[in-house]
Amino acid sequence: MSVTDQPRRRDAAATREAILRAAIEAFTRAGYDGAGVREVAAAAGVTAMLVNRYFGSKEQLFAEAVDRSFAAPTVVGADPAALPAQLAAALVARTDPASEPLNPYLLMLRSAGNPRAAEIMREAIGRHVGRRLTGLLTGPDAGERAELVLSVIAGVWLMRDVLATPALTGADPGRLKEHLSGVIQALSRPSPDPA
Amino acid sequence: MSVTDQPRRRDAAATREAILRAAIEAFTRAGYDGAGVREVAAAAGVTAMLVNRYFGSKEQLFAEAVDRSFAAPTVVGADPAALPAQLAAALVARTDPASEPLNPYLLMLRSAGNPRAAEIMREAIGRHVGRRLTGLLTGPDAGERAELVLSVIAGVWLMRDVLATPALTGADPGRLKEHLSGVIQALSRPSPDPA
DNA sequence: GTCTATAGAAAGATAGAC
DNA sequence: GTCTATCTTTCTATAGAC
Repeated sequence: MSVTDQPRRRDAAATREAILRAAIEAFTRAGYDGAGVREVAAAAGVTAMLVNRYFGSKEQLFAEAVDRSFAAPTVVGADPAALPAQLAAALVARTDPASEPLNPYLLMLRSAGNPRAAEIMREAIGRHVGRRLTGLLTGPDAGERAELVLSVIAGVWLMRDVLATPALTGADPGRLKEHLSGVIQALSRPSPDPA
Repeated sequence: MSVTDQPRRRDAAATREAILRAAIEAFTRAGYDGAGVREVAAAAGVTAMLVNRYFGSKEQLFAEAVDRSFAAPTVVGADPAALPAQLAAALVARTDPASEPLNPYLLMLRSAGNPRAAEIMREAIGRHVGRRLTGLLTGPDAGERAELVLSVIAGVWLMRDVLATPALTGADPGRLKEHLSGVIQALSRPSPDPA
């Protein structure tokens, strides 16, 4: 049997990568508490022992999975001027229950119940998506408006995809996009109109 | 020993009520997966067996806890005209990490990772807060705008209280209220301005 | 009406062989 | 580099005594 006979047999880096991918999938689908180390191991084609060998513990595995998942942009583009319309459209498309099930917001919402997972995710938000979005906004309170935009994204993802409430899953996508575009626009301005 | 010697000894209704109160507290603090039947029982001063005797299973106990928790209004008032400012003020006050830790949104956010819990909560939202808020809004798409408002509430609660991100916990409450008031206002109108 | 005791399953983590 | 086997804990749920 050659070394290329089986995928990544006796290849530490490839095995580690396979475990990490399986972990992202499992944590996104079932959350921190709902995903087991055995389950991740089986999906990666290894035993549970190897997971702890490479990552130390379930908690550290989760931390790496979160960091990887949060590193790439999801619904926020690069153009500040087009932000409201573009973000609203992407949000409506990706929160459809039939959409791609692998994204950082599902991972976040399904793991938020665990206190340790919440800490890990708070730090990852500050390092990745929070920083990215803050850079797109202008004004003195850009940081807090950026996190309010994140709140809206997470909230819509919760109601429309995780809880799947009828009024949002059945809503017309175009009208939904209009409403959300208005919301994001209200948060793009540095100072709101004081009533 | 008289029958009033100890609180609710041999009083089925009072014992049941004590268990339900303890369950709401535990599920709100730790979520569906994080709260154990033993823990609930101990807080109510009974054994774990009684919990299942009165409620059948952990899942049914959770269903009753959710229904009770979602039944009363939290941040949405009775006056439609004052909705944006009043809701924004209440939301900022109650999502402060030092605020009262017993509310339906924390219960919801910390339990959303469990699929069965998500179903139970979806139904409770339709029965209680979704119906209440829909009644306050006018226009043909009131139902979907009501759930968008709920999305904003839940999202802010997640970021500011559950995850406790620095930019939101450290933000000036007055300015936060202004921003959120603008967001709610954008969702109060039946049809948004098309770009 | 409430208890003790326990069944039965599943979790995270580790020891030690090859 | 990866395995089998197991330790220890924790969970929900139930049987049966008083």
